[in-house]
Amino acid sequence: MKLYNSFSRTKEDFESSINFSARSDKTIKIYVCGPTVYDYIHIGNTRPMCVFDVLRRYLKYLGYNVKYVQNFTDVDDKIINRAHKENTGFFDISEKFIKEYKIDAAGLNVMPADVHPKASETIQEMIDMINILIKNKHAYATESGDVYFDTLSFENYGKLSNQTLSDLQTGARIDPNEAKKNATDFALWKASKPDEPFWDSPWGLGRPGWHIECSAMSRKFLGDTIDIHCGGQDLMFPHHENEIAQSEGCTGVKFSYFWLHNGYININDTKMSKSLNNFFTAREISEKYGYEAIRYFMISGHYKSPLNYTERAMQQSISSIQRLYNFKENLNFAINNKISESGVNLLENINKYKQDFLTAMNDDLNTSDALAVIFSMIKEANIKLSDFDVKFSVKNLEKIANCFNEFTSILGILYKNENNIKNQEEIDILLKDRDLARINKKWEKSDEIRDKLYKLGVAVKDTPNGTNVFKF
RNA sequence: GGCGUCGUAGCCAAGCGGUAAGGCAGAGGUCUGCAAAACCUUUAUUCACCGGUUCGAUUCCGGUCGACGCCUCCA
Repeated sequence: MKLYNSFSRTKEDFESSINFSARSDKTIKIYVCGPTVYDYIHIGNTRPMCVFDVLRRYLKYLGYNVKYVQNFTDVDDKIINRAHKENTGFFDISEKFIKEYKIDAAGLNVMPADVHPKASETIQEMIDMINILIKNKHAYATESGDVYFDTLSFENYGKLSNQTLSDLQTGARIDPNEAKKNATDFALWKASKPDEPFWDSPWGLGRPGWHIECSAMSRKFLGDTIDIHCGGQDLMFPHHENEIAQSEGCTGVKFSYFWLHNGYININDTKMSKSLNNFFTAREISEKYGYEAIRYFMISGHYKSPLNYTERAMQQSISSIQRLYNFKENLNFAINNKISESGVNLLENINKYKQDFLTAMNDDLNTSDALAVIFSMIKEANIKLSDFDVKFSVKNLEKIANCFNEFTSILGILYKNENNIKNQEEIDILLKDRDLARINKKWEKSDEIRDKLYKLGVAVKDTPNGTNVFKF
């Protein structure tokens, strides 16, 4: 498998770059920068959730043991501001939105991380790291009780974002209130202000800076060196740059072999922002189009490319998913209705599709191509499947179904649970009545029953081999 | 100003040196009691534009135009 590494700005062979064959610890360690939990997650937040979930699923499919950590940033200005605004506690806000996050994540079929650390529960580890950084002369404390990272002390500073310190300094802004040595220095620890959460530290009461949170949480649960660090492209600078400086300045070893950055979700080709009034939460979009349409939309293009959110794009996703579901239903119908072990094979070359799918995924998770492979398989199968006179080998049909399910579960699509239909008896009676009406050519009545069934969440398709009934 | 991404059919989107995948939408048709699903036909002599390299470029190089992102604790 090859992955594009933002650090080297090239596609690299995964196993070679992490030195997989030579190391004793075979667990793949992944850290994903998680949301700041001050509000419902927005549509942009769902991108990294979905695409790195695909990465995780695919690595597991390939047989790797994966440890996946995604944090919750629950110590942050935005949370504090919201708490003040609503006149409630900081942790009431963060706990509420962690719960809401989990609802959205489940809706999007994003597997829970192996560990979901919270910044507020990793304070001691942050203090430990800051202490080491000060000892290593990479950080300094000011009289006011703040601690800053000394960017000039870290020679590789700027390497990830491909910028030199002098470039950065011209663009950097200095807050006159800050006692920084250099414009590019950033806070590791901030002295507490009134009405803010605080913790005790060697530098007095205060709270951690944003960047150190991720360094500490990553280190605590994954160790000094991890394999893949993921996040949105906007985090590359300064957040990820600072993480590298902190972590490597502290441990002296490589922080992460790979850096993966997902592209943005734009609204009308423009970044979404509250001021432009083009801000959408995942929740409200899911209510309109369903979570699965969001999930599909997220993987319809390459994870690094920007995606433009439009109503039309969502409708297209819904239609595409429907085609996949239809195939699944039709395949199941064939399996259940063409019981003949000795029939002909529906597809001879299942392995070819499998191979093409893997090739696509191995190429830096080309989910777009992977979907195209699935649709090609569907096309070939549908052509033969529409001939109701042919008896197909059930074994072959099942093999195709397994392969199809394998593909869709790697991509994390087609997970919609069948409706738990409570009134099964009523439905059975309606189906029988409809059959009877059709035998007697009472079309009006049979159509009426079909509508009724549809409203109950049951679709019927008449075929020469009987009626294909499925719940939606 | 520095760093970076992108411009492929009505829409979405792969391909990135050998002559344009896939999905959605549209039109016509087949099948069906009607539907639904599915299938068939149809939709880019062309990949923003201009040069260059090459036997050959959407794909590489240079330039132009256009859109966008980061450098403001925003995924």
